[in-house]
Amino acid sequence: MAALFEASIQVLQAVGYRNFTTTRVAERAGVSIGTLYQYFPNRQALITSVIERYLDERISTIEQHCRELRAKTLDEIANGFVDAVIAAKWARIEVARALHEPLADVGGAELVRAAAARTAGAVAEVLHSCSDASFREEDRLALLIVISCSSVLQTAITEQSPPLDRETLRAHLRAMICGYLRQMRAGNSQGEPVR
Amino acid sequence: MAALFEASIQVLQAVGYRNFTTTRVAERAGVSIGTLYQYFPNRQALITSVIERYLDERISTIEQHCRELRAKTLDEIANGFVDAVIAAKWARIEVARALHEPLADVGGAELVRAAAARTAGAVAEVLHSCSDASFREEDRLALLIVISCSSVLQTAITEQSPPLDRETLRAHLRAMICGYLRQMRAGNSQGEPVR
DNA sequence: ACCTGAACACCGTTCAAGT
DNA sequence: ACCTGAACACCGTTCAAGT
Repeated sequence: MAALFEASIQVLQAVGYRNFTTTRVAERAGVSIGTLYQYFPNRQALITSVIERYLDERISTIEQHCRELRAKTLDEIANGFVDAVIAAKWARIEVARALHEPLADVGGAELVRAAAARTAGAVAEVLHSCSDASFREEDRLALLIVISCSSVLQTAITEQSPPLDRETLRAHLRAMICGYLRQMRAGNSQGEPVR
Repeated sequence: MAALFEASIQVLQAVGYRNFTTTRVAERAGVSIGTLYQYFPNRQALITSVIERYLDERISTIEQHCRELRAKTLDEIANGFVDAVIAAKWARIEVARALHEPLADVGGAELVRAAAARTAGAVAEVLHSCSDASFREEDRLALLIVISCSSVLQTAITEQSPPLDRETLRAHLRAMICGYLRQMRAGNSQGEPVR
């Protein structure tokens, strides 16, 4: 029921995860507590569904942006991917912040793994199409890039650090991913992943 | 009381944060529930203290390793710092995994910020002493490096992804930090943080 | 079929009573 | 001074009874 999803996010933003109770969600959604339990087997399933919906939306927009990076240069791909991740995160930044706490509680590791794997698929494809460089172990490389960008942003966002504003993060992530890809491109003798 | 710290970690590892109850901790520590509340004002303060102790220990060993990197080259510093973070994390990896869930719940953002800031201080000093490169905005650069390494490792560890074992992470983080520093060193026209 | 809400089990926290 | 544990308020979840 869409009303329960809406109510969940509202309750989460209003009182935080520590006070996120099924009673409050049901009340906010205008249904009885019994009705909530007809749609979700327990509190955890409810919050998991909310997170899944949010992640799916976010990844979809990143995938779209990735398609536009096909056959571009190393620098364009690195910068373009960083921009895509930042845009997707900031599009609903308040929700991203609110969902951080429950994510670790709920079976978050599994959700994050699935989200990272899916995004990495899109990135691996783009890396393969790169016009001015080629890479070994594109899948693993893509996964590390995805995890790096998303976990750094998540940490920076929840820390609320004023010195790390959006444009600072963009500039540094661009340099980081760009520098990383240059180190890892085939033919570079520096920083081989295995010796 | 040391027994309560010990008991907390044991309970956390045995039943997870979802079932981490003050009753269980008191029972495991061999004291009554009332006694627990003489030492800690509430459940949150207890778990926060446990996390603070762990973080302090971990950061101290990283700071030690950093001291040995003074006046070394860019590559040595990048590799040495990555190795130090990985060693510190793996020294008590089961505890690191167990503390991930409560960290997000408790005032984790603040703890993480403080830990990152302290570690970044040590890194900034080492960057300043680098023998073959100099950097602008060392403090900010150091903070980004610290956040990147620790958040990537935390994510990789809690995801339990088999493809991302310790040595893979080491090789990739080395390439990432090394590539990042090269992009950001003074005199490099590529990837300027501000245009 | 779908909804309701009293009832149950359990947890965080307190505080009057013990030593 | 320090410890105890029954008692209270509150939350997740169930299910017999309603519509």
